[in-house]
Amino acid sequence: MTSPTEDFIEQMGLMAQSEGGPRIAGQILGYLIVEGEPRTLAQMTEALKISKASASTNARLLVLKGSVRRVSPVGQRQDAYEALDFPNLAVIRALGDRFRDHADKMTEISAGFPESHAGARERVSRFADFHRKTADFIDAWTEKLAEDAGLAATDREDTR
Amino acid sequence: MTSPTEDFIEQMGLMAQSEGGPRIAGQILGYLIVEGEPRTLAQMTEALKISKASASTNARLLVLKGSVRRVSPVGQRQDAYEALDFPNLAVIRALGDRFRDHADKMTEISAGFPESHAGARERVSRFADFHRKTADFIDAWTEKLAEDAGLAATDREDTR
DNA sequence: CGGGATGTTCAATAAGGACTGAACGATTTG
DNA sequence: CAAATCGTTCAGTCCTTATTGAACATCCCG
Repeated sequence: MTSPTEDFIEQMGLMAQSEGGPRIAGQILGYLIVEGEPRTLAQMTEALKISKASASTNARLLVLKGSVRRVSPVGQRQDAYEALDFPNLAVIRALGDRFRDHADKMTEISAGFPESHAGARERVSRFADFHRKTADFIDAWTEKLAEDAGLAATDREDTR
Repeated sequence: MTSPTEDFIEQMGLMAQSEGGPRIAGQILGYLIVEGEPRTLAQMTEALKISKASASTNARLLVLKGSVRRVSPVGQRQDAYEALDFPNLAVIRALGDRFRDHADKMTEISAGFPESHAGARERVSRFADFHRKTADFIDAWTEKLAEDAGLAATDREDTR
C-alpha cells in the first residue's frame, strides 16, 4: 500500500528527527533525492502535504546545511531546489566541526583548573583530547569522501 | 565568579543538549568526570541542584548509553555512579550504529524501486552506501579508540 | 498602474520532551 | 515491628520547537 518513494521520504523524515532536526527538512531532502531534478516549493507542498511556509523555511535550511542547492533557471518564475550529489557530506563535516568546537571549549576550561585539582584537570583534558581526535578523524573521512565524490566535487565549499 | 568545575559542568550540559539529549545527563557526566570517583544520587542532587527524580533517571540513562557505570560497594546503602575512563567511546559507537541502521533501511527501500524508477533507485542506493561507509569508518575509529582506552586503563590500577 | 503569482516573515497553535514533586515500594536500622 | 532511608515511577507543569495560516513584500505580466 506504500510505495518505495513514500517509504523513503517517510524514513528520511524520521532520520532527520533522530538527528534532532525538523522532520519536514528530511522529507524534502528525500523528495528531492527521489526526483533527481529541481523541484519548486509548490511541488513540495503538493507532494508532501505541507504548508508553503514550511516548504520555504526548511528548503532554505537544507541549503544552509549544504545538502541542497537552489537553482534559478532563466525564464522561470519559481525558485527550485535540487539535492546535491552527496547531500550528507556537509552534514558529516558539520558533525566534525561540532566535535572540534566542544574540544576547544573543554581544553580551555581544563587549563583553568588549579594545581590542587590536577586530577580533574587531567580528566577534563583527556576528555577534550578525545573529542579533538574524533574531530580530526571525521575531517580525514570527509576529505576522503570528497575525493571519492571526484567528478561531483564541484560543491566543495560554496555555502556559508 | 565561576569555577572551572562549574564551567565544565555547564558546558557538558550544553553539549548534551546540542546532541539532542537531556541537559541534566550531560551535567551529571561532567560532575562525575570532575570528581573522578563514585558519587551518589544524593550528592548529585546537592551539587547540581536537581531533583532526586532527575538524578535517578539521567544517571541510569548514562549507564544505558555506556558513559557511566553503577558501583555498589559492600556495606554501602546508596548506589553510586562513576564515569568510565572514556565516557564517550560508547556514544561514538552508538553514532556509528545509527548510521548503519539508517543505511540498512535505505538499502532495503531502494531494492523496492521498480525498473521504471531506476534513477531514483540508484540515487537512494548511493545515499545508503554513503551512510554505510561512514558507519564502517566510525567502527574502525572506535576500534582504534578502544585500543587506546585499553592502554590507558592498564596504567591505572583500578580494575573491574 | 492593477492583478496575480511567488517567497518570506510573523504570531499563534500544537506537539514533544525535560524536569519536578509526590506517592510508592523496597530495604535497612534500631 | 516502627521509623528512616533510598531509588523508582508517574502525573502534572513548564519550556522549547516544529508547523501552520495569514499578512506582507516583491516581482512579473497585461
